[in-house]
Amino acid sequence: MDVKGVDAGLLQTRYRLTKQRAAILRALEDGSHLSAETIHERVRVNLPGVSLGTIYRTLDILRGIGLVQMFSHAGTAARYEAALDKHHHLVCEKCGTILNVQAPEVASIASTIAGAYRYTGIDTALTITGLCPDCIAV
Amino acid sequence: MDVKGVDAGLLQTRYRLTKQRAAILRALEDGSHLSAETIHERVRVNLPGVSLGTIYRTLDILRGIGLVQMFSHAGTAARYEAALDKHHHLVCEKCGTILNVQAPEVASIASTIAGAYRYTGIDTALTITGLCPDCIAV
DNA sequence: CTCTCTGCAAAGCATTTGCACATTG
DNA sequence: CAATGTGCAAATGCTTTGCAGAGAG
Repeated sequence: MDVKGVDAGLLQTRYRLTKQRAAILRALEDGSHLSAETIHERVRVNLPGVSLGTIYRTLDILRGIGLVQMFSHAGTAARYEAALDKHHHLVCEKCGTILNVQAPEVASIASTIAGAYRYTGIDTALTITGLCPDCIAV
Repeated sequence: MDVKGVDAGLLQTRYRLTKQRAAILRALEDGSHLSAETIHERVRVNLPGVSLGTIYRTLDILRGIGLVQMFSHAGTAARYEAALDKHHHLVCEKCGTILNVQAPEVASIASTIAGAYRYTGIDTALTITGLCPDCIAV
């Protein structure tokens, strides 16, 4: 039941490492941006009885611990992904594809702005939306 | 029924300028970031019969025309604001206050990234979340 | 053996929609 | 007057929650 060391994070907390939680972490291992629904489907392949409620509850906990990041844009269902590195999102508004992109400069711009307003403990999310090459063609 | 020329936008389309639509535009005039619910309350002060369904339908249309911008972060209800200038958002995750902030550099960073992936017609949304000075104090 | 998790099903919001009537241009 | 817009209320998604039994440590 090894989830590439990710569950080490769980073990260091008061939370138990159940097979449901391990499966959810494993479903996110490939770095994709999944909806709760999709995670549910993936998890059920190996663990048929899991309920959607458990998916949501678990994602919430994992988010609290910092193992999972959540994001959503303009009225779409929330997407969840493993919190691997800092990155931003490039979203195709037609087909919904989400790419991770790096933009290290943004963090310092954001922290300058936040500082000017004396906001602390900040987090930065840049979402670029547009049409991907495949969707332009259509 | 003048909405500072904003409704000129409506008139140039196939859409009618009804009193409900004018009132909704007027509710957004002060530049705040309102939820559909709040807009509903504001509009009902002068136009008691308006339904929430109409608020949503209208906001959708106004967004399509480009008069209104929508944004939301992490599982909160969508916020709507008049599309005046390009700006980004600084959100207090405790009290929910939303400030508009300028970050002109971000647009060019975003367009460089989008270009590298051959995405076109892009739009950029930077959301900085953290604790505002008032909420740190508590 | 205790405390935490889970499944289930119901509840809760935010948002959308079908329909018959009202209004705009 | 024709076409679009509106109120109402029901329907839809996504997400959360209460509870009683199952499972982890």
